[in-house]
Amino acid sequence: MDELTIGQVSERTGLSVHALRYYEREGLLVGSVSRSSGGRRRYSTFDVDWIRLCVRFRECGMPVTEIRHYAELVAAGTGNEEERLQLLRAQEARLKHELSRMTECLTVIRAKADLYAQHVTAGTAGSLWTGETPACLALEAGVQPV
Amino acid sequence: MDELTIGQVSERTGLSVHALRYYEREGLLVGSVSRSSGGRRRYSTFDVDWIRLCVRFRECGMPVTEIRHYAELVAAGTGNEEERLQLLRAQEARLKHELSRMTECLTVIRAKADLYAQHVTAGTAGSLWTGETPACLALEAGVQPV
DNA sequence: GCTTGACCTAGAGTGAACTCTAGATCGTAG
DNA sequence: CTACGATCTAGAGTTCACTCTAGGTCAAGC
Repeated sequence: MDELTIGQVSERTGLSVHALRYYEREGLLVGSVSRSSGGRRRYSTFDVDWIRLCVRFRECGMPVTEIRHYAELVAAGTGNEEERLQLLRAQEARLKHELSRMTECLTVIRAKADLYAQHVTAGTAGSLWTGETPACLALEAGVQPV
Repeated sequence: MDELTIGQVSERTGLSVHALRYYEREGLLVGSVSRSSGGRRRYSTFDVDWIRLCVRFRECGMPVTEIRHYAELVAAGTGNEEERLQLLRAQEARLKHELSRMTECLTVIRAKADLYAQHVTAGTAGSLWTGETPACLALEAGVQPV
């Protein structure tokens, strides 16, 4: 139970077996996965946890090359903690940036959707949608509150 | 001033001129941009606002094909507001999902970074980093609070 | 022993979203 | 009139992160 096959790890992490082999090839894992006598991969609990961390990193937009860099630092052992910290902080900063951009987008989309909802429930007779420069277009392009 | 060149629009939207032409080719703009007598694009204020909206959509992960769909609905004129609303709501839902996933990642990264920061300021003599199964590795793979 | 399904490697293919190139044209400044 | 920088089109190239293929190996059940 500390020795999972690639298929089991695929189920547990949500990555395809192809992706798991790809991650290993690309050096995203700390060292390489151990093998059975027949040459099949046997993943340890640590491996699986690490892969889950990689999935997290990827989900938040961290590029593969940077995860590899981090994995290399971890593989190198103690002594480079400052560098790991820097990497983490950099990713944290980027993520915060990204989050605020996305929140802005959400605000815009919500504003537009709410206006549409209002219009749809009010029926097509609404005066908003007639006239020379239809407010429809203003609504489309103009509503950018943030 | 209601008639900008592609270079000016590039400056104002942050998209490259290549990307602007690409967006038009791909049908992301409502109709097509008007042209000068010599065949150069002349962007109206509406065009620019619309492009900014497209940038927002792209920033929040909306695929190009879906933006095209939305643009087609807008180009088709009134009568399909429900469908536009559905598209917007779908994007809103996906965005909320994405936001919560990213917030989770941020939590994980912060937790790891804070532990590292603690270690780094405490100096390498910390007992955390010695022993048979170094806590270093536990820290790497195990810290997944969310 | 045979079948079957999960696994192996190396390497080619895919889709998305640009990005760049080549070769031509436009239009303004000198 | 000429030079030059911005623009034009069509289409090829790039990057990223996988995903798939071909041709073979391993191991459990019948």
